Amino acid sequence: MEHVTALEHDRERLGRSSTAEKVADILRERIAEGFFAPGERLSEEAIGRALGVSRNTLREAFRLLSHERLLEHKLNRGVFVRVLSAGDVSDVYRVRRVIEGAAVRRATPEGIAAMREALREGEQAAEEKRWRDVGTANIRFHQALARMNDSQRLDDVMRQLLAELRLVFHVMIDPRSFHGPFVPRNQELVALLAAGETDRAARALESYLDDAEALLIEAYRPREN
Amino acid sequence: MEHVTALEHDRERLGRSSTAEKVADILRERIAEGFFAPGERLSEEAIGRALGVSRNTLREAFRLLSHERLLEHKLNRGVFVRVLSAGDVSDVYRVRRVIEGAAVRRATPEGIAAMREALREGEQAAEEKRWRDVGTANIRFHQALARMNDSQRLDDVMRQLLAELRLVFHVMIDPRSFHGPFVPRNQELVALLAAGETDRAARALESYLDDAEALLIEAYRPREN
DNA sequence: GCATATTTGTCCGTATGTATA
DNA sequence: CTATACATACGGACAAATATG
Repeated sequence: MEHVTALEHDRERLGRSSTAEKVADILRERIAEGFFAPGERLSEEAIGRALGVSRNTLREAFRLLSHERLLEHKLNRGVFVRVLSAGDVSDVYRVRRVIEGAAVRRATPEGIAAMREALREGEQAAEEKRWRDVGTANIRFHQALARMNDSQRLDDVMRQLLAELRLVFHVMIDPRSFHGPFVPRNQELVALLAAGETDRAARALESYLDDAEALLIEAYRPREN
Repeated sequence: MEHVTALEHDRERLGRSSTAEKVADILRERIAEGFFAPGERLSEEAIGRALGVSRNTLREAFRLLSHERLLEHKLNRGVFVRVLSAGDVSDVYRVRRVIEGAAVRRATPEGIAAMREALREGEQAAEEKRWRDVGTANIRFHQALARMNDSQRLDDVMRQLLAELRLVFHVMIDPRSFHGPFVPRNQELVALLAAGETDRAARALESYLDDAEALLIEAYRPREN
């Protein structure tokens, strides 16, 4: 547990409201960016000391993140960064088909505008070859799509889903070939929605999700035993 | 905090795996059955003593249930049994339309059989005028419907959603007039699904959800200020 | 508005049980 | 199989926030 000392830069961020939630925020970010790799065990002792919080508080944070499926709690063995199986990936995409598919049929001008905004970010990032940012913009794009369901709870589910997916993105060796091709597909989707071509938009979305899932599953195959 | 002593009967149930999860299970059940009423504050001191667990452990259980939206955590004020607003109820039904609506289009013989099973329970309970059990069977019925999406995550969302709804059922003064009428509607829905009449089944579901939502919102109106 | 009592938030030390080298 | 490391759970402590009179 040597590299945990890098966490100490985050200590200053603890100070506002509930400590456990702050800790959860920090850890969530660190997991998203891959600082903590999937499968890695998070030691109560080491992280608690690095962040300067007690084990009780840290355990509360762990509980929160376990419930978000970012950590996995194994009884008497500790918490580990979640490792998604190929089955998990399929499940995530099944949910996305349901939620995003429903959103397509409830398109609104404001929603489409928000999607355009995220799309623009993605185009910009792609042009500058910031492929990780392309991935982030893509996530925002689909979050904006899902938001047209106009439901707080569906937004929460979607946010959690995409956070799980970020866990998987780290297995993609080449972020360009994974994230890059989705920019034009997002453009197409927005154009169809703006034109009121609901059915064609739904089909374009299906095809997008099928391809993205297939790519991820394919990248998984070598590692799964 | 006098009636908390009744909780002590639950002490013996603590013995298997993680204590915090056991405690959460007990409290979840107690909330579902209305023993703890919406809005009620759950005292760390009293409940911890009643169940014979430490405050730290109890707080972990509270965290779990807060994340399930059954409890609400107010900083420095404690945890309270969640009180759903009319807006929450609408949101829950918006999610149900999305998830159950998608399930209708993926009907399977096994899934329909599971729905029939829950339906039978409901019919039996209705005949014997056990209206609370009619409500429980109705929940199982729709859980079986949602399960046809064949997604663990959607099942989880659905379970949580229905647990939240149980919170609301307690405001219904007359359980018969609320739960009773849904038996024939469930029968109709199953019949349409079995006949492969997907579109008509989807419309029947929509109409069911609209009516159930309207009834709940109506029951809420007098209490909301 | 104030003083007091209560309750939560957080931490620590420790004992016990469980998994792994 | 033993030893070690670690998670689980407890109980006590105190400061800070909140509720009560």
